[in-house]
Amino acid sequence: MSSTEQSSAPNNFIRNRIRKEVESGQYDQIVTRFPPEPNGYLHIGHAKSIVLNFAMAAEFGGYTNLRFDDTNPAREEQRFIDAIKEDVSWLGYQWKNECHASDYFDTLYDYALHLIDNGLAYIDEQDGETIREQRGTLTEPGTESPFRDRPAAESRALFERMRAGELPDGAGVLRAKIDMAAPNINLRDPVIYRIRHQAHPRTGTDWCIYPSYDFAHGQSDAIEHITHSLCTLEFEDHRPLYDWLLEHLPVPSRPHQIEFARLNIDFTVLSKRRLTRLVEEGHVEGWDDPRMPTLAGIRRRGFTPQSIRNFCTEIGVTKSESVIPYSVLERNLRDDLNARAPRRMAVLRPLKLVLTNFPEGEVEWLQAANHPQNPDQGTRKVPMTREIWIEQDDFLEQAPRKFFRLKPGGEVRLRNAFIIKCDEVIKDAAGNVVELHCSFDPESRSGQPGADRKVKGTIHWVSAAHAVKTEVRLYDRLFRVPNPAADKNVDFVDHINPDSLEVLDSAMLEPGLDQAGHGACFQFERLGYFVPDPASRPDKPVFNQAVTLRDTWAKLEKAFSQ
RNA sequence: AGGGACGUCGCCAAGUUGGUUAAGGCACGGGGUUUUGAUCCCCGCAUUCGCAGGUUCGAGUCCUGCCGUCCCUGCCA
Repeated sequence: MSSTEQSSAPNNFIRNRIRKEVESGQYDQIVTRFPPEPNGYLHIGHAKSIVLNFAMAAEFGGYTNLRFDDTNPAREEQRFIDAIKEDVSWLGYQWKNECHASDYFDTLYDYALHLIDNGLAYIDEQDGETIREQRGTLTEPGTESPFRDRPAAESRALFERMRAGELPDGAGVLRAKIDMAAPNINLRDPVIYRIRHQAHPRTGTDWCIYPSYDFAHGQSDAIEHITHSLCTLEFEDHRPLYDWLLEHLPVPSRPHQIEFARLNIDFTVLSKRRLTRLVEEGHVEGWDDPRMPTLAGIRRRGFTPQSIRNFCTEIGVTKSESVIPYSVLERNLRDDLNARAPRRMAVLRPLKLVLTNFPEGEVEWLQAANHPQNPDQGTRKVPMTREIWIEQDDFLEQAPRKFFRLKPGGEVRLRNAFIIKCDEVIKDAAGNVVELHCSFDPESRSGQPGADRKVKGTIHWVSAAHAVKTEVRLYDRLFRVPNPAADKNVDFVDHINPDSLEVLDSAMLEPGLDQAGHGACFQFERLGYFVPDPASRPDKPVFNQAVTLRDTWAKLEKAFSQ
């Protein structure tokens, strides 16, 4: 990533700690890992973790592994593995090794035997419910399993039979023998291996017993020589177990887990469980629906990797739970795109406007800057004709005093063209404004001596004869409330915003935009940033609105009306 | 209630081992530039660090006690 990206990053407790450790010579290099479980798509919360992990390793001369935490074949799928790799790459990061917890199943099995042989683990043949009951509660200690003190040889034999497939699911589990009275419930003889007669996406039917997260994660870190295992706060209580296992196993290195607060953004949900529901119940079109906070979704929406990296850097890394306004994400996109997106003109909700003193049938090609602040982007020619489309919002018959756009008898500049005056308002039988008749001032043409004549407003337009009629999709927040999951008694899907998607089927685009390739991004002047949808084709263009421009007028309007 | 953690401006967030007037960003308010009411540029914006005591010449930084919030009783991760 760019150097400015790192130098502008605020300090955080993890970087401070690592810097100190590196300066004291404790580490030669820093090795981190990003460890997703392939049971869903990555979302913006994962981006925070990705950026952190890759940034720390890069900053201190190390590398980052991509490791799939695939210890539960009941939930994991290859398609998710593929999607995750695509998303991390898209974000702009290159992992050193692609790893899988399943790569270590043999070693993990040996580690389990090691624990058994040393009297530190045992096979419990009780059912799940009994084990749960014996775990105790938050305030009461648990009770020990009757199998807790069985001979190591007996546990070993049973474990080998489990591995050989001789026992059915649920017949027994391997438990670490720690302390049933520990105030930290994770230490009350946690289950570290369970029987699952289930094919695994990578190891197929080689195994019918699978290690738990706790047994796989730390050991995988150690095997990969990860120096710092960065994870979210809910794993804080697992650290004593993480450490216990590493201390009692013959692992090749000693990684350390550090926890930080996960990302929360208002008006959305960032848990895989909930995102999965949105997809499976059809509340959205799929994991890549532009309203989804998934990386695939916001990518399709038009977000850039740079804007997401900037966002993740800007919000910082701490241990305090915080909620970032969705608008912060949007602003980062605007900041990024403002600097480089070529400008175009497009009319979303067209209103016909006739220039009565413009010669019929004539086409005048006007020069327009592709980026007013960046002349390097050059210019293009846009056609002007007698009939053009303007935005319905840019005309108001009963205009308030501060309305700088077009009104009866009023003047306004047409962007990249000339000043026009509204002479006549044409209405249909129902009284709706259907057409405007205006006259233009030839002296005020761009480039002419009279071009510097000032009028209050400038509006965009598209020649009716040249316009590319297009579908444009506008997006709003997926939920109506800041924290959709806040109330345990209300299903979060009940908070879905019914107006989160608005499809405009007759937007009028400046010619040339129908040829825009995928991945292109434009600022439609005075409106916002738009990208072609992956399904867009030259003969049927479809644009997605990534984000609007900042709209001070809309804010004022709202303030007036209240 | 047992354990773990967090609480610095509306939202984020810096704050070296306690040492002058508490960074920065966003938001917000005011002004300027502008053929995007966009961008850009200036200016303003916490006598105060959850609360209450205490230690100290001196505390956001140390101690004590409260208050508030989050996480933990899956053979999920």
